[in-house]
Amino acid sequence: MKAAKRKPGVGARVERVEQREDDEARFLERYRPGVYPRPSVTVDLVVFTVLDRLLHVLLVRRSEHPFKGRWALPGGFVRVGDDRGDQGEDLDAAAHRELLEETGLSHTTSNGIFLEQVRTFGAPGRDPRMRVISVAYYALVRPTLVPRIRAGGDVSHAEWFDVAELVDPASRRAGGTELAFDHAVILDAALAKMRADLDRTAIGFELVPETFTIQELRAVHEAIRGEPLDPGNFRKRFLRSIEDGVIEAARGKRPTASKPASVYRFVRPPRSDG
Amino acid sequence: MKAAKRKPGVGARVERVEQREDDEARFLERYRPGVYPRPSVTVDLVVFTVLDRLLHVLLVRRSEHPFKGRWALPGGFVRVGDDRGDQGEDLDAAAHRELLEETGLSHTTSNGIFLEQVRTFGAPGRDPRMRVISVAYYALVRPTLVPRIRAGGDVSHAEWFDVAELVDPASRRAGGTELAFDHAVILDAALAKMRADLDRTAIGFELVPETFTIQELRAVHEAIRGEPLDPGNFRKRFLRSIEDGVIEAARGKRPTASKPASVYRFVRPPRSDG
DNA sequence: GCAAAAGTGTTTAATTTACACCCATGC
DNA sequence: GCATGGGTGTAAATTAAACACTTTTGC
Repeated sequence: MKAAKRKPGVGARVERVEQREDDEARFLERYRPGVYPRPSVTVDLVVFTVLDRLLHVLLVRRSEHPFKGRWALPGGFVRVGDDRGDQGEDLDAAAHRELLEETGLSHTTSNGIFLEQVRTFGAPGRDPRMRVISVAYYALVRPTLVPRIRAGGDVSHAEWFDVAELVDPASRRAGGTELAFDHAVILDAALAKMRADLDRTAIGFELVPETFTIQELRAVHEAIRGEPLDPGNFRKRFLRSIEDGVIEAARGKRPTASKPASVYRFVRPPRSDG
Repeated sequence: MKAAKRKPGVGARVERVEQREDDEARFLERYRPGVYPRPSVTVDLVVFTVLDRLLHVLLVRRSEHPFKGRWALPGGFVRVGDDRGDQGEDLDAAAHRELLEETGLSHTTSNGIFLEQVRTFGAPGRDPRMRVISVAYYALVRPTLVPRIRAGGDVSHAEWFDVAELVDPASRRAGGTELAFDHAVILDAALAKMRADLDRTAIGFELVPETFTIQELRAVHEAIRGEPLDPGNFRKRFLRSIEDGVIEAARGKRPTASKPASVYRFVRPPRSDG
C-alpha cells in the first residue's frame, strides 16, 4: 500500500479508514465464535467420462453404514481448520483433493481435470447420522486417464456405470443400483447442468484427448446428449470455432477404418480466472 | 409398505433387505458424530426488483463488526438442529426465512416470492471471524411489494441500489458502496445466473404484477438485460407463449398515456415439484 | 473394386432482426 | 388535430436441419 501524501480531504478519509480498521482488528482479536450447532459440509463428485461412446459416471461402493453395500458418489468432508488462523481449504480445492484421493490420480493429473460446481444439497435427513450439507461438483475425465484410476482410501471398490442405464428408473431398480443418500437426485442435477453447459461453453474438449478428430468430438457430444448428430452439420458448426480461435489444426493425421482424419487441438483460453 | 407374498426368490431378497436395515438401525443407534471442526453455513440473498425501469438490489448496512457500516447482502445462519432427532431446516427454507426476517414481509407473502439457488461460496478467509460457507440465492420481488419492505432484526437500515451503478467499478468506489465480505462477487454471480435464466425459464413474470401489459413485461426484460428491446419483436415472441399456454389474456385494459393496453396473466405451471 | 468414413455442397425451413406503418386514445 | 404508444406486417439476414454427393483410404 502506498503512503498517500496528506492532502486535507484525503487525509481525513484515510484516518477514518484506519480508525475503522483498528476497531475491526480489536473486534476480531476479542471475537470468540458462538457455540451454535454447525452442519458437516462435504463435497460430492459426479465424475463423468465417455467409454464405448456412452456417457459413464464413477461410483464407489460403500463399505460402511449407512447404506453399506450400496453404490454412491465419491466425496468427503471439506477441511475446515480451527477458525482462528488457518480456516482450511477452499471448496474447489476440497473437490480436487477428493477427486485425487478417490481416484488415485496424481496431483498434477487431477489438477488438470475440469471441475464445475453444480448445486448445494442440504435437506435435513439426507444423511441419517447427522446434518450434512453437500456441495456437488461434476468432473470431466478424459478417457485416456481412465485406465489409471484405482479406487483409493476407504472405499472397497469403484466402478464406471453407463449413465443412461443408471438414470432409467426401470433398469435402476432391476440392476440393484439404487444409489445411497440422495445421490440419484444429485446425479440428475449434474447431468442437467453438464448438458446445459455443453452448448454454452467449451466443456466438450475436456472429454477428448489432447489432439482429436472431429468425429471423436462428435462422439462425445452424442454421448452427452444421448442422440446422434448429423456429421456434416456438426463439422460446419465446429469449423466455425476455428475462426473464433477456440481450436486450431494440429500436426498429423489419425488413421481410421477408412480415410485418415485431420486432428485438432483445443486452444486453452488465457486463464482469465473467474 | 406392502407385505410381499413369500415366493422363494423374493423371500430371500426381503430377508436380505431386512437384515441390512436392521444392521443399519443398530449402527445409527450407536453412532456418535466425531469432533472434527465444522464450518458455519449461511444463506446470502440477492434480492432483485425493478424500480423506475432499472434493476435494483436490496442491501443492508452492517451494524456490527466485521465490515461495520458497510453495505452487505441480507443473509443469516442456516438452522441446523442437534444432529439426532431434528436436523433443522432445509436450505430453501432458510432462504425463505431470512427473506422474511430481513424484509419484514409476511410469511404468506414471502412464500410467494421466487427464490433460486445461485452457487455456494466458501473460500477460507471470506469471513475474518471464522470459516463460513455461504449458499447464495437470488430472489425476485414484485415492485408492488416493495413499499411493504422494512428492514427488520439486527440491521440498522436496508436500501435498494441501482444494480448498474453498483456493478460499475468506477461508481462503486466513488459512491462508497464497496460491499462487505465477498458480496460483490456473489452479486455478480447472481446477476449472471438470473440473466441466463431469463431466456430459459419464466422468471420474467416474477417481477411484474399479477396481471400485466406486454410493455410492462418488456420493461422488466429491458431492466434485467440493461438494453432496449424492439417492441414489435418482443410482442411477437411473447404472443407465441400464449399458444404454449404459458400466459393467457386477462379481463380489462390498462390505461396508458395513449391507447389502453391489453392485460395478461401468467399461468402458473401445475407445480411439478423439482 | 468396394466398404466406410472423411469432407463438401445445396436446398429448405425456421428464427432473428430491423424497421415501416396503421390505429385508438387522451389531451 | 396531434402526440403517444399499442398493435400489425413485411422484407432481409442469419441460423439450423436434412440430405445428396464426392474423395480418400484400407482391405
